[in-house]
Amino acid sequence: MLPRGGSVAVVPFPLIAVVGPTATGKSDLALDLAEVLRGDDGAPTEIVNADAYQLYRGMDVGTAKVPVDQRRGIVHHQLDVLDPVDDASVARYQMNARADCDGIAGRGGRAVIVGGSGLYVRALLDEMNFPGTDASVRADLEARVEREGRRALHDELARLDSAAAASIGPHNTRRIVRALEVIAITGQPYTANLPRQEYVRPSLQIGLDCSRDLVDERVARRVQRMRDGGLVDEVRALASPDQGGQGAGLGVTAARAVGYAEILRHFAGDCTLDDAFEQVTANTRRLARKQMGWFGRDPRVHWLDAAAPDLAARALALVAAADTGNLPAPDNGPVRRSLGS
RNA sequence: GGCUCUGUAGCUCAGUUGGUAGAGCGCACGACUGAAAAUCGUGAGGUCACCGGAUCGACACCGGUCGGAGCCA
Repeated sequence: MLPRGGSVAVVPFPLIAVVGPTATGKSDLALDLAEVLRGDDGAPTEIVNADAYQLYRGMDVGTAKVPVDQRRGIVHHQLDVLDPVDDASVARYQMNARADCDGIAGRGGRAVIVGGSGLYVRALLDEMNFPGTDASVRADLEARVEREGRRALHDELARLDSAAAASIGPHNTRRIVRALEVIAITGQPYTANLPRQEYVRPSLQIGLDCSRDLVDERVARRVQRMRDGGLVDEVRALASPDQGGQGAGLGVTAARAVGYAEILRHFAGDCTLDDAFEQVTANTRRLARKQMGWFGRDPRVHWLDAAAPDLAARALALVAAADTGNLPAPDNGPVRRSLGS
């Protein structure tokens, strides 16, 4: 689908990504930007989700997914593309989300990426190649963990790729297995093709900065809204009878989601509903702090005060600068300090 | 009122013949390429309720004070 006789197949606009901790208003800002920005010949802007859990169909209230009737007619991608019983995969996300960006560019439009999953944002924007997976190799490695113990596999990793073994550590079973899988598949050390902090295409990351106190406050309000908005019913509808619900079930990935794991524990009789929601709030705050850390470490992010009344205008100014190639390097000194406060 | 149990890190608790303390969780910081809201690493927190006694030396033994829990009246 090439616009104007197929002469402009290459991306003319930088990718815009709105990142930052949860509950700071990323979705709203993305909508504001998408409403105003236009591509070639007025082509509309489309939104690409980069939140690992909003990929799941039916996980709406607990992931604060923007409801369809509030999307202002803007096309969204990478929402509701997985079933809750399915396991997630960054690699598959990367492929699909990049395809979405290509499609948008092909229509002459521009893409706004929104999401708080650091790895997913990087997989989409950065130079990152996933060496594939092999079910039988993996099954074999997992069986060996059972039989020989993680220690033995870590020793083997140390022999094959000592740098990887040192940085992964002897207790991180998940990543030891994956590293050995990659070595088996590629015949190269795991560390041979590590990701680089290098954009695949010109990109602008806009971070929403917010003090801890404010985030905590917004999280508390958001969780209350989720409770009022029917989170318990949502989890019951998704969970399998085994899990105390009436649905097809939440898989390994989905069942770990903040807001879902705690309610499932309540269904299992491990705590009261009030306790469960208290946990949801605490865990969401922790998540926010983790996200601040992840994005705060990326020196390429341009931070804006999430509470600024003219937030959208400031963001648009950044976009305009990026479009004309006049974007200054981020001045992250003072802004990033408030992330840790 | 009597009897029994109990008071150790922010929380739940370990602490073995008496040699001034540990774990899990939480918190802080960090790593992180196929579950990433995952997984893993490092660190900071304690006048061991209080007062006194015996002892070279007490979180541990003895006495008392205060605070919890339970049972009997």
